[in-house]
Amino acid sequence: MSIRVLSVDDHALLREGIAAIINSQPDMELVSQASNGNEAIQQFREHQPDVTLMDLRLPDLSGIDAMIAIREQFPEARIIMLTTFEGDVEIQRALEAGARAYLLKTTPPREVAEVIRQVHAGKKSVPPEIAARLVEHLSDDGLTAREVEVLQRISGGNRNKEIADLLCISEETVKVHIKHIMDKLGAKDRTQAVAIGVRRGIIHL
Amino acid sequence: MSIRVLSVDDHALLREGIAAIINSQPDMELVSQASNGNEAIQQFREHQPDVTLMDLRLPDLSGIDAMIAIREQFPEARIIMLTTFEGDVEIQRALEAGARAYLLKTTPPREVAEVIRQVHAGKKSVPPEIAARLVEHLSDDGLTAREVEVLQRISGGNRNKEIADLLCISEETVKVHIKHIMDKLGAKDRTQAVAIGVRRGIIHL
DNA sequence: ATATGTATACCACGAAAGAGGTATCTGCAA
DNA sequence: TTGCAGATACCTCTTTCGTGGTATACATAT
Repeated sequence: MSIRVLSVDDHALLREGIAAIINSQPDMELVSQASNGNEAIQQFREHQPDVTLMDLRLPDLSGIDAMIAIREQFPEARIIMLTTFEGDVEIQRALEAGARAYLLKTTPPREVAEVIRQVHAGKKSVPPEIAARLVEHLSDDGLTAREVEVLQRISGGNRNKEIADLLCISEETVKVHIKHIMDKLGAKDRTQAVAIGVRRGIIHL
Repeated sequence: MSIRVLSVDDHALLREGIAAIINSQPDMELVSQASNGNEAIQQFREHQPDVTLMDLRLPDLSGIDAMIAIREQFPEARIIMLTTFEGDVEIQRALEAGARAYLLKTTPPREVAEVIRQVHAGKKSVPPEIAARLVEHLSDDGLTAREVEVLQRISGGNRNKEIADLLCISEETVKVHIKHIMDKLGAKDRTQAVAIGVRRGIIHL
């Protein structure tokens, strides 16, 4: 009985590469592919693969959201995140949301196949460079939802008064949020806070 | 006589996909691969392929710099930039530096093969969505080297006085540069200038 | 020879931003 | 129920930012 794999990525060429790898493994079979999140959810439901390779960045919804949607209906779903290097916050969210492994697109094909086997066998796998990136900020406490919202507005060039009006709060409260944001991220000013937020995957431009 | 292709990308899985495509075309042959810029230069010199597929983001030097290095020795080199969606400034730099085509990694395999044939035949090719992104800022005049330098410092959270000291100029001059940066990018403040600069590929975090 | 673009510098002014403190009102967890 | 974290609000004060104008020096292109 071979391992049934679903591949989700908007890069057609990369799916082609995965297909080549999977089909060259005698113990694996590629049952379907998807190029966006909603298609992924649909294909999963239809084929119920043993292992799913999922990109983090998809055109419609994020790979994490697609994974969450799938795992609501199929809590046993074994999903591997396969992406380029992302911010630690995204990695952490993916693992917290139940990803069984985190693979980089630079990973050699042999290793990819090996991790698929491990995940299929119930193991988890996170490469050392990813783990290292995670522990860097392990003790940090993350931004609150409100703080992320404010940071997003800052990146759009909004001044404090504008943010206050948009969120229907006082400008003083906005200042408090920004102070907390800068403290938590270790930023010297609002601009660096945005830069760090983007690098760490807390906000997107 | 088949078209001899070199593939340059740090994503092993993507190279695998390209290899599958190329080798399934009767009129093409993959002569070599590279996973970084310096390797690309070396492999090009060794094999002198008809067409090169080059990623924009590589671990060592940028795909554009690798292309420039190659075209210094081989001005006839036909190089296709194959990347995810990037900022218009990077696209423009690539085309100005002599790229014959610009392909997205989402492009269907058939089209990739077709563009390789076109480029081999001496044609140029830029997909409409890329062209559209380019014309958006065609009339803008770009930032000067000095302005980019200042913008980079701003993204690092440096205040004007610090930037002045770093560049050994007066704080007033820094202010003038920042004013020009904001005007050119259409930014409301320094923070949005950084956000736009990153989105458009003018600076990197 | 004369524009044009780039980088440089200084001044003055008002508008934001950032630091500090204190305080209230939630909801949730121990 | 007591405590804690999060969101809210108001105050003061200093620093930085952003805008305006003017000007010089240098290189290049016309």
